[in-house]
Formats: sequence, structure tokens, C-alpha cells
Amino acid sequence: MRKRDREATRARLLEAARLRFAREGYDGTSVRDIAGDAGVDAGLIFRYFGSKKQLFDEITADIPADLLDGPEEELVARMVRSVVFADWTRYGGEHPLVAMLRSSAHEDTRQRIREEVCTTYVRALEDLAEGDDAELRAELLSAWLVGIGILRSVVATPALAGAGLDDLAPHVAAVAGDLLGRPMSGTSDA
Amino acid sequence: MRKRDREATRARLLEAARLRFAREGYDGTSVRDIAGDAGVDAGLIFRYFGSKKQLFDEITADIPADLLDGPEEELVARMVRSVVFADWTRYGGEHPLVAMLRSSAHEDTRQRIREEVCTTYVRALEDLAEGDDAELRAELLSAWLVGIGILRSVVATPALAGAGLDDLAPHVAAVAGDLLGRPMSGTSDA
Amino acid sequence: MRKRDREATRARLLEAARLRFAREGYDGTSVRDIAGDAGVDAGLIFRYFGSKKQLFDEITADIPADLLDGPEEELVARMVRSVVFADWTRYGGEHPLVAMLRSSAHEDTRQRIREEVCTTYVRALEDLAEGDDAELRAELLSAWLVGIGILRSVVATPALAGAGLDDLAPHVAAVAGDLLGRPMSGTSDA
Amino acid sequence: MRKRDREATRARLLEAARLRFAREGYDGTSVRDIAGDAGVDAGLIFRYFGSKKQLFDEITADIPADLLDGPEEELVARMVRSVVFADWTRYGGEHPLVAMLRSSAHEDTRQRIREEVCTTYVRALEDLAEGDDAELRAELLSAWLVGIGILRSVVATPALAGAGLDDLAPHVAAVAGDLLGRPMSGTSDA
DNA sequence: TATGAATGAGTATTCATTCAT
DNA sequence: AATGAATGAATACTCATTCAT
Repeated sequence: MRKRDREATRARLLEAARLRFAREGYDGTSVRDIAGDAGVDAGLIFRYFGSKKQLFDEITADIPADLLDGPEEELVARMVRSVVFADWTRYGGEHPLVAMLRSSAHEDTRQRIREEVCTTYVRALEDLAEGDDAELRAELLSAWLVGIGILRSVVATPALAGAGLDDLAPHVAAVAGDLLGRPMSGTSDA
Repeated sequence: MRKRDREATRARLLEAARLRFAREGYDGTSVRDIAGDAGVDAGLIFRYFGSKKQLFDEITADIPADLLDGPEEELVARMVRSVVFADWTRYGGEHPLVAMLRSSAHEDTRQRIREEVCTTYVRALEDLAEGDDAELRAELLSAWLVGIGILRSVVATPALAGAGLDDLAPHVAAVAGDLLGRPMSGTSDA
Repeated sequence: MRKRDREATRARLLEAARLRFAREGYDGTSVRDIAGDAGVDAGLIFRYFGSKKQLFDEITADIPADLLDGPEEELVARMVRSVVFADWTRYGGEHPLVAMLRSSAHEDTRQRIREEVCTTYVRALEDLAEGDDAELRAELLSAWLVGIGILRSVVATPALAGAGLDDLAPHVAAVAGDLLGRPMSGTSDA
Repeated sequence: MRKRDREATRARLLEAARLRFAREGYDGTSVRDIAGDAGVDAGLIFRYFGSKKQLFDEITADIPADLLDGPEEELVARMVRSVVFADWTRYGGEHPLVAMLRSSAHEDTRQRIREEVCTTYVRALEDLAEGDDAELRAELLSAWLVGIGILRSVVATPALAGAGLDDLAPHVAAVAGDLLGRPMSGTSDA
């Protein structure tokens, strides 16, 4: 018998769901798992969110961008920092986009990933790219960021898993510079 | 004859399972789905493979490499071709590694992906890289390939989804050259 | 003022419950449905009535008779009018007895229907019947009335659903006369 | 662990469902109840019938008519015999049409009742009726039969519950004769 | 050996009801 | 006194798996 605090319970459910969905994917997570983690009865999920799907949607709707402001030439460096070094423990230690791939059997999820990738990565990089095939190059750079996130957390390849920001910096500068057609910094202050 | 049928049925089950697991992920696929696609009784899956999990393992054990032989400087180009342009219809149109991410809720699967990425991508690229942090740079390049595969098929971002090999070639040459520290070709003959 | 509100809320709950129970039956109605219709919290049902069952009982306890006074020979005509033409919108458009059949899975309900049929129909008709098997004939006539109510509203057979009092009058006079052993009128003034 | 006999199991489930649905109505019956009565696992209901609803539909689709052949003037008598004296123990002791009223919260069920009443009762009676409002009179007579079924089994009014065919015969002859406009017999041989 | 009947634990979801605030 | 948060048992239905024939 929990404290009767609607907002607190809702928050606990969201917290638990975020972690489970990230770690085990949508299909691999049961509403009982979530409720169990949150220490409340599973019925409350339906009371507060309507359905398992709506709970999932609510979670995937507000993925933190975490790119803050800063100089243009450090944008890619900030993205790398966000993908690789930000504290994603609430999402099971992975960037939420990477975690969502686990649920990409569902077209809805793919659609959400697409929106997220396009609006917060591709679009921002496109504005920096010089030359004609700016969109393609922005996507290729976004692909690299996504790939880094995956190899780092899902696959956990040895070198990337142990690398620090400084180790990555020169390569970030080189590849970003190449793809965007202008000099980019490999480190950021934020 | 009898032996032939048994093998044929086994093969049909593998074929159906490959497609289903790729498209819907491990959790999203039921043994009845697979058996239905193969046109046989679900019981045979247990007879032939022991369990759903063992069937899955058998499938993920033999991912085709498809990198063939060819000049060293075209290796990355061949990898891009494999990830992006090879005919993966048997895996639902995605590179099997990308498809497997859908089942990465299970540690076993992550382990398999890791092995696959390391042995057929990182190791091969590492041999080409000059300089001291060769492994890291090989992983960063592998990350790019994986990322490209994901953005192309799972996320389906507009520019990458529509790009041809020629569009990618110059960027492949540039990034691969950057990361490996030696000139690489953006196209391959194969 | 406070007392007034309490009574008003109680009345709204009864009103909503009457309609729901009539239309969807006891099992098909949830306390949340009722509370929602009444615009109040479901908890009040338990506060005011004790349980869903007790609320149902309270409703089925006071079925309006609506037979008014009038000449004996018009009694059957008045009953027909009541069953078929009275305004039962508060009960979902059906005579409450007919609606209760929807909840006749529960022996309690059957018991209530029995009481109602016996006291307000059979008994009254029995008093008019001549001859020895008066009770049986009164029941047979009651059965007719109940059957008419069902075919008219539940089953909605075409002719009966569209018939007016005048269309029924001659047959009412004939059948009632037959079963009661004395001339009866097919129309009533009320 | 039952005998592995598809048809036998299917039949047991149908038998159990028939009884439960009749006695407790659609909403008051759970698939576990049915499976429990049949002594098999509830999953088989879905295997064999697809859903609870489809099982219900299959049962209500084949209500035995039981009116056999015989002289025209005994048709009503045969109907009364069928409604009141036939052995409906498989339907919980009530005529299936009467039992279905218990599930009449669902429009589908009402539709089925309508079809059944119209095709096997109203239509047959209509053919016998003389005069212009034949359909209405046929429906009025059908209403009587339905009402008798209800008062006899659901409501269980004392006189009707104890009456035999002979007690009813004269009244059947009288009312049927009145409504159909031609002499009818109150008894039948079948 | 192979078919498919049977199982029971699992799924998301709804329900009447209780009880803290 | 009254609101609404919490509960847990029940619902229809699906699943991987077993086992009789």
C-alpha cells in the first residue's frame, strides 16, 4: 500500500517503464514487470496511461535532446558527447535512440526514431554542411553517431567501450570536417 | 527420399524463421508464425531444433559475410556495398546485423552481434589501419557502416534511402581514408 | 443544502443505473459506467448503496405499476398500453420487466420478476377470470403481455414494432375475452 | 490429460458452453467456466472456436426447431409442446430462445433471436392466418408462445409451471383460433 | 516418426471494492 | 464526509512446449 500520491506514482511508473523498455524492448517488457519495479499494482498503468502502448508512447515522446547551446563548430563534438558520454542510466545506460532500436519491430517505433533522428540530428547538421548534397552528408554523419552509440553500448566493442572523449576528438574533427566540408572541432566545452 | 523431405522441411523452417526473426524480432515472432509460413506443424520446430531459442541461435550463427576477395583499398567500399546494396531479401531487406539489433534485448544476441562485428568488420579493418590506435579507428569505421545500415533500412532517412553507390563513393573514400590513415577507394568492382 | 446535494447525487446515480442496467444488463454494466453517467466518483456507489448488487436491488424494488384506475373491462387494455406504449425511456425504452430478463442469470432477479408478474399482473387478472382454472388463465394472459413486450422491444419484429393501439385493440379484446371468459374491451381511455 | 480426440473434446466444449450460456448468459459465463465443466484446458476454446464470441455464435446458430411435420391445424399445439414440454435440459431446462434473452444486451444476440422468431415461428404462423393483418396476428401468437416459455421457466409462475399439455389445450385452441381466424387444435400427436 | 491435441504459465486489460487523506 | 489512489482477483486470449497416438 503505497503513498497515495498520484504524481509520485505516475513518475515511478514512468521511471520503471523507461528502464525496462530500454533494456528489454517493448515486446520483452510486461506491464507487470514495470509495475513490479515501481512497487505498485499493474492496474495503475491503465488508470494513468490507458494502455501499455500509450505508456510506451509517452516515454518515447520526450527524449531529452541534451545538445544545449554552443559554438557551431563544436556541434558534432557535443553530439558525440551526448551519444556516448551523457548519463543515460535512466535509459539503461544507452542513448534512448539506440535503446528504441530494440523495439523497431513496430512501425510506430520506427516512425518515432525517424522523426527524432531527422529533427534533432540531420536537420541541425544539414544547416552546417556546405555544398550540394548537404542532406546526404548530414545523414552520413548522423549514421556515424548512431553507429558509435550502438557499438559503444549495445555491442560494446573493446576499444570504443573504453575510449574517452579525448581519444575520439581527433577522429571526430577529421570525419566531421570531411563530411560537412568545413573545419569542425573535436571537443566541446559543455 | 524420406531423408530429403526432412532436410527440405528443416530448410523451409530456417528460411521462414530467418525472415520472421529479422522482421519482427525474437519476441515478436511466435513458433506458430514460423511453422505457418513454412507450411508445417509447429511441433516440428521442437523436433528439429529443440526450442525456439535454439532455432534462433542456429540462424544467427551463420550470417553470410559477402565480402569476397578484392584489392585492399576497396575493402571499405565492398563493406558499404554489402551493408547497403546487397540483396538481403531473405533477411527482410536489411543487413542481418541490423535486423539482429531488434532482438538485442537478449544478452546472447548482443554477444553474437559483438562477435560478428569484431571478426568480420573490426578485425579486417584493423589490419589496414596505420598508426597506434588502429583498433579504435577500425571500430569507428565499423560504427559508421552499422549506422549507415540502420539509417538506410530501419530509420529510412530520405537522402540515404534514395542514394546510390556513386553518391556515396566520394564520402566513403574520404572518411575511410581519414580513419584508416591511408588512401582508400570509394568504389569496388565486385 | 448539503442534505439536498446528497439526495440529488443519490438520485442521479439511481437514474443512471436504471438506464444502464436496463440496457446492458447487470453483468454488462460496470459501476464506473454508472458513476460516469452520473458525473460522480464510483466510490459514492459503495458509500450510498453498499455494493453494485444493492444498487441493482434498490432499482428493481420499485418498478412503477402504471395501471391506474379504471373500469374492470379495460384492465387488459390498460396493461397492453402500459407494456407497449407507456414512456419507458428511463428504462431504455423497454418495459422494466422486459429489461430485467436481461439480468435473469441471477436467481435474485428471477425472484423479483416473479413477484412483480404475480402481484401486478396475474393477481389482478385472476380476480377477473371466471371459472375454475382462473390462475392458469390469468398466467396465460400475463404471458401474452410479457411476450408482446419482448417481441415489440427486444426482438423488434416488424409488424408489432410498428403497430398502434388501434391495430391491437380487436385482438386484445378477443384473446382477453377468451382467456378470462368474459367480454373485455380492447381499448382504454387513460 | 484428456483423451486426444478432437471431435469429442469439441463436443464436450459445445455441450458445456450451451448449458452455461443458457443459464448464466454470455456475460455471466467465463471461458474458464466452460472449459472447467468440459474438463479441458481453456486454451482449447480458442484453438477450436477462435474466441468466446465465435463459440457463442456457433451454439446459437443451430437451435433445434423440433416442430416436425404434422397437420396444419396442430401447428400451434406443436409449438406449445416444443416451447413448454420438450426436453431442453441441454439448454438448462429452458427453450433456447428464452435462454438467449439473457444475453440480449448484445445487439448480435437480439438479431439472432429476431431471425429465429421470424423464420421458425412468425413465418410459419403467417401462412396459416386468414385475413389482412396476418403478419401482426402471427406475431401476436408468437409473442404468446415466447411469453409462455418465459413464465414457465424463467419466472416459474405457479400454475403454468405445474400445468400439463391437457390443461393448456383448450386455451391454445381458443387463442390460436382467434388470432389465426380459423379453427385450430389444442393438442398434437407428435 | 510425425501429427496435432493438450497443457499451463503467460499476456494486456477491466472489475468491484477498499481505504488513506 | 467525500475524493480518488490503490488493490487484487478476474477477464479473454496467446504462447512455447509436451506427449499420446
